[in-house]
Amino acid sequence: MSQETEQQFLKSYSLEDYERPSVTADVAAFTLRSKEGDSYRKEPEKVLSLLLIRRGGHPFKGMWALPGGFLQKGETIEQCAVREIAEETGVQPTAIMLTGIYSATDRDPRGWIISGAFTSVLMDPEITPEGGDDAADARWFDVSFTRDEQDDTLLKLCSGDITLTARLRENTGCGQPDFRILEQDGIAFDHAAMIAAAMCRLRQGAENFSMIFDFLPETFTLSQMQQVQETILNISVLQPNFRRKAAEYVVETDAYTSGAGHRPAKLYRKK
Amino acid sequence: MSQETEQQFLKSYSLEDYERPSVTADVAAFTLRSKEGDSYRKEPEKVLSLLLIRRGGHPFKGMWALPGGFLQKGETIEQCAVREIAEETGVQPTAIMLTGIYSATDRDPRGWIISGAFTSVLMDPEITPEGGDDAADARWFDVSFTRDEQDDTLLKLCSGDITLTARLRENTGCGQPDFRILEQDGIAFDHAAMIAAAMCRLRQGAENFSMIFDFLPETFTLSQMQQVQETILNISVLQPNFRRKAAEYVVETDAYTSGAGHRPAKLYRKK
DNA sequence: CAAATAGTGTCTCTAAGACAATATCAC
DNA sequence: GTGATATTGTCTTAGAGACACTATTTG
Repeated sequence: MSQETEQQFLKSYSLEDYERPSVTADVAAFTLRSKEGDSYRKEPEKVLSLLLIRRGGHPFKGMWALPGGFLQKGETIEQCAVREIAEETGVQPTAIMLTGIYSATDRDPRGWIISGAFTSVLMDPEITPEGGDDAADARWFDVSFTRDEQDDTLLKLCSGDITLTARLRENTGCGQPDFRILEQDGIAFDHAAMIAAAMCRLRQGAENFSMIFDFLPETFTLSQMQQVQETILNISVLQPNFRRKAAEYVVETDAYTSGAGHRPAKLYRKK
Repeated sequence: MSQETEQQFLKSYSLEDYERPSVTADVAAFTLRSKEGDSYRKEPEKVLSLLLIRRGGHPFKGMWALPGGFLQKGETIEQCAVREIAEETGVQPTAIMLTGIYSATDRDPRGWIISGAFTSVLMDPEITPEGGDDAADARWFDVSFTRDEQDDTLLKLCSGDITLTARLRENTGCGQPDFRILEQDGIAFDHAAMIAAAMCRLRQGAENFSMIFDFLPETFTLSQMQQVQETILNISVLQPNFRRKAAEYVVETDAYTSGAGHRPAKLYRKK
């Protein structure tokens, strides 16, 4: 054995001897959508939205789930996540990042299935619902993500007349967001926990400016940038203070906006 | 089909139809070790150390790898990671957190194997090397983790006369640390990238005080706490300033140290 | 007393929050 | 001019870094 060459070893080696799990990638895909403008030349407000798909088959038939699917041979799990989003929306995400692995043994009644959960960002996507077996309907849900008096986390997802809710408790671990579902309504599998963790990551990325630009076009105004941060973090900051902080992350171009009914704004680019 | 019950569906459903990857958990386990004291009543300096195992079998025979192993049916991937560390050291880690999924299709010559990479912390562990087939030797390596002039990342691991090195480039992505190996010497698989990402997580956790306590006993002095942060971040801070910042994360007990050849220190507990 | 660590007070500098004031466009 | 957003400047406050100084133990 000790004299065996690597060639010989690999030839005799078989992974088939061990039982293996199925692996999926589930993606929380966020985008910002404009509310209808109330006044005639006001910049429309934005809402943070999450893509969910209504399950057409068992299990959790009729409930709403994150887009996702099985890892295929020859692709990385990131490629799998991007592929699933592209299949569903026709758009490539501008960002994709891992948020966790979900591997509880009872998480899927179909069997031993572990899932890599991702957070991703889409720019202006048109939803193209698939007519397939397991995806009956795809919709954007407005996201509300808050804490209650007991410091539990409340997740509320709204799309027209549909409202999905979950109450979760954050695992006080060492860093990474990690949630346990206390109660939920209308959300499939353990996806409510994935969504909560994704929201934490997204807010973290918006706070330190690392994910702000994924929501913006190539060039943008500082006001647009501020609106992105305010919408994701659900806060409002004073404009001069925002500019001061944002300055170190951008470089100015020599272009300006025009035709907006007010003073033109300088356009900036990510540094 | 649409009238099928969930029971019927699950009975007819088979995951066997799809090819599945093997899944492993690889763990970067850190601890702080004392250097031998130079003076007679000085507190010994500490070094950050990482557990590596010399591979006894192919592939990467004779090179050093993170402890890890295959996910078994009936356990979560976190349990798998804890089990692998416990098997190797006989100690339960005081912290364990996911740092990434490595799923490049060519990352393991044995076949389709994806790996969850974890960062963990051990308190005062005795290494108990396994006499098994694929683990010839287990050792603690002192960690050096720096940047060079081109802003590339240099990883150096030392244990006695053995020195392992790697040069990596950080992927300028959206948040999560992610490294590409430029060159390496003596480190198996893609584990150098896992170690680099783990170091980033560890430093992040030491900076915001979320992982400091995993390196400390139940009660501790502020100086011990400061030493942990300084060692992990490889910085030195002024003591009064450290105390001010640390104060909000601890509560004092009514106990004091004694017999140390200098003024006793108040013992604190994690808040 | 010497050596070593524990702990307090304070000065300065910088970053963040609040807010006043001015600028420029479309209509 | 009016309504809207863009942009600059400044006052105040909170926190971080630097540093001088005092306190308490063992040998």
